[in-house]
Amino acid sequence: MTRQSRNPYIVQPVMKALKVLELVARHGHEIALTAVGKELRIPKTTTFRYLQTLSEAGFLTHNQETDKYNIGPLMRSIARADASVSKIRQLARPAMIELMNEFNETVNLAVKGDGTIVYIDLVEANRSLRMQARIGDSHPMHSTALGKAILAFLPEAEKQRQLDRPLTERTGRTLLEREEIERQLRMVAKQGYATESGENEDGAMCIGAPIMDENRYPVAALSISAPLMRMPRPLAAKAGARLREVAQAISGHLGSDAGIPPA
Amino acid sequence: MTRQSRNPYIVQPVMKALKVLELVARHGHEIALTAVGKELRIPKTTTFRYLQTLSEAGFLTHNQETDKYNIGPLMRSIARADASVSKIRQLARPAMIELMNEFNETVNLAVKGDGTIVYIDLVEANRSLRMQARIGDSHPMHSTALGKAILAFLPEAEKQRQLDRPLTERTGRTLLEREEIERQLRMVAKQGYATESGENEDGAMCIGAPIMDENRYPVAALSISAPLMRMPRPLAAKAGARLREVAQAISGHLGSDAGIPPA
DNA sequence: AACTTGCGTTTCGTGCTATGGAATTTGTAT
DNA sequence: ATACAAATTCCATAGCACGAAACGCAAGTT
Repeated sequence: MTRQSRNPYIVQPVMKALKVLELVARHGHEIALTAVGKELRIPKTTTFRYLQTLSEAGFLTHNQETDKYNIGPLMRSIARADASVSKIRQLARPAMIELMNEFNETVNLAVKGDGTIVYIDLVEANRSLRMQARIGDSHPMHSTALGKAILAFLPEAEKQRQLDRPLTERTGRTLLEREEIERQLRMVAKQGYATESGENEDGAMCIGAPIMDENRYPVAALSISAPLMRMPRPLAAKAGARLREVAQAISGHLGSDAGIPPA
Repeated sequence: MTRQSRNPYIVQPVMKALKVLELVARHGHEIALTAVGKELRIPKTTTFRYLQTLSEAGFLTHNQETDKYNIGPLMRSIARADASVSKIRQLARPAMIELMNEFNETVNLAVKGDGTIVYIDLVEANRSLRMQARIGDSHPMHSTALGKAILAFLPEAEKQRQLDRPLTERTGRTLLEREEIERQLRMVAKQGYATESGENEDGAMCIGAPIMDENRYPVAALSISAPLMRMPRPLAAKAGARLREVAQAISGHLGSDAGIPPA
C-alpha cells in the first residue's frame, strides 16, 4: 500500500479521518456513509468509525432521520471565532501603529475570552524599559484596563456572572471588592475608557477602550500600557480620549464591509 | 486509561488529534508543541505527530520561523465555502418556492464547483413526470443552463480556462464546438439568462440565471427545469425573465447583512 | 406476500502501527 | 561558553485499528 509521501510522522488514522472530514464538509450537504467510503476508497467499516468519531467530537453532525452526515457546529464556531479575530486584528493594526508613534508606548489588542482577555496583537514601543505581554497570553478581566473596558460594556447578566467568580489577586493593588469594582465600571461606562495602575503588574499602568461588534457587544479592547512613572494623569487622560476615539472608529468598521473576495 | 465513554466505534488517535485541532484553532494564535501537549496531557511525541499530520492535511499551518502552529488554510476555506452556501440557500429558498408555485415545475439551486455546478437545493414540482437532479449531484457547466448562466458572467480568463478542458458529450445535442458555445454565452450575457434543450438530459430542458456576490462574481445559479414538451418558447422566455429578476434580488441581498449574532 | 437489493451496524481475530520513554539535536537565554 | 528548554529522532512493545464477513433492517421488485 503506497500511502503517505515522505513525512514519517504522519498518523494514518488521523490523516484518513481528516480526508473524510474534508470531503463531508466540502460536499456542502448531507452525505451518506457509503458515498464517502466509495469516494475515498476506504472500507465502509473504517469509514463508519471515522464518521462516528468526527461526529462525537462535534466536527460533523449525524442526522438520525436520514442517516447522513454534515458539517458540525464546532467547525462553524471555530471558523466564526477565527474570522472575527482576523478581521479585528486587520482593522486595528494601522490604528495601533499610529497610536504607538503618537505616545511612544506599547499598544495592545485583546479579545474577550471566558473570564479573561487574550492578547491577539501588540505593537511595541521602541524603548528599553517596557512592559510587555505576549500574543496569546491571557490575563484576568478585573485586573486589566483591557478587561475592565470590556466588563463595563457587557450585558448586565454576563457582567455579574464574570464578577461572581473568585477574583485572583495579581498585585497588592488589585481590586477585589465587588462594590469598588462595580463603582469603577460605572465610571468606565461613563467616560468610555478604563484605567489600571499597578493592579495587574507592579509598576505598570494601562489605559483601555472597548471595541464593539455590530450589536454593540464588546468583543475586544485596545490599550496603551506604560511604566507608571512615564504616564502622569494628564497624559493618561489624553491617551484615554484617543483610545476611545480610535476604538470607536474600528467598531464602526466591524459591522460593515465584506472580507477578502474569493480566489 | 479510562478514555472514551460508551461509543465503541471511537478511534482514539482520531479523537485525540481532533482535540489538538480544536485547541490550536480555538487558541486563535500561534501555539507551540509543548504548550499543546501540556494542556491536553498528551505526551509530546504523540502531540508532535498529530500536529505534523494536521499540518500536512492543511488543517493547521506550521510556522517554520517560530516553530509554532496555527489554523490552516483548509479550515478557513471550508468554513468560508460553507457559510457562503448556507447563506445563499437560506436567501434563495423562499423565492424558489414562489417560482415553483408560479410555473409548477422543479426549481434548482446550484453553486459553482471546479468546472462543474453542484446542486445545493431544489424544490420539486408536484407532478408525476418530472426531471430531477439530487442535492449534491454535479453536472458539467457547458451542458446545463445553470452552468451556462455562470460561465457567461465569469471573468474572461476563467471562462477560457473552463472551456479549454475536454467537454463531455452528455447527449446528442450537447454543444461541443468552442465557437458555438462562445456565441451562446454572449447572448446569455446580453439577455441575463441561459437556456438548454436536451443538451444535458434527453427530453428535458432548463432555464437558468446567475446569482452574483458583492463583487459581481457568479457564485451560484437558479434554474427551472421541465420536460421539453411542457415548456414552449414563449413560456421559457417568461420563465427566463422571472428567473433573472429573482436571481438579481438574491444577489442584492448577498453582499449586505450580517449573519447570526454571536451567542 | 416472498424475494432481492442496498445500506448501516456489529462481531471478531490478526497484524500492523501508534505509542511514549529515552536519546539526540537544535535553538535560545544567561 | 554553558545551561536550559524545546523540537526531533529512535526503538521496542502491545494495544487497538482494521476490514472481511455476518447480521438486521428497510425499500423496492416480481
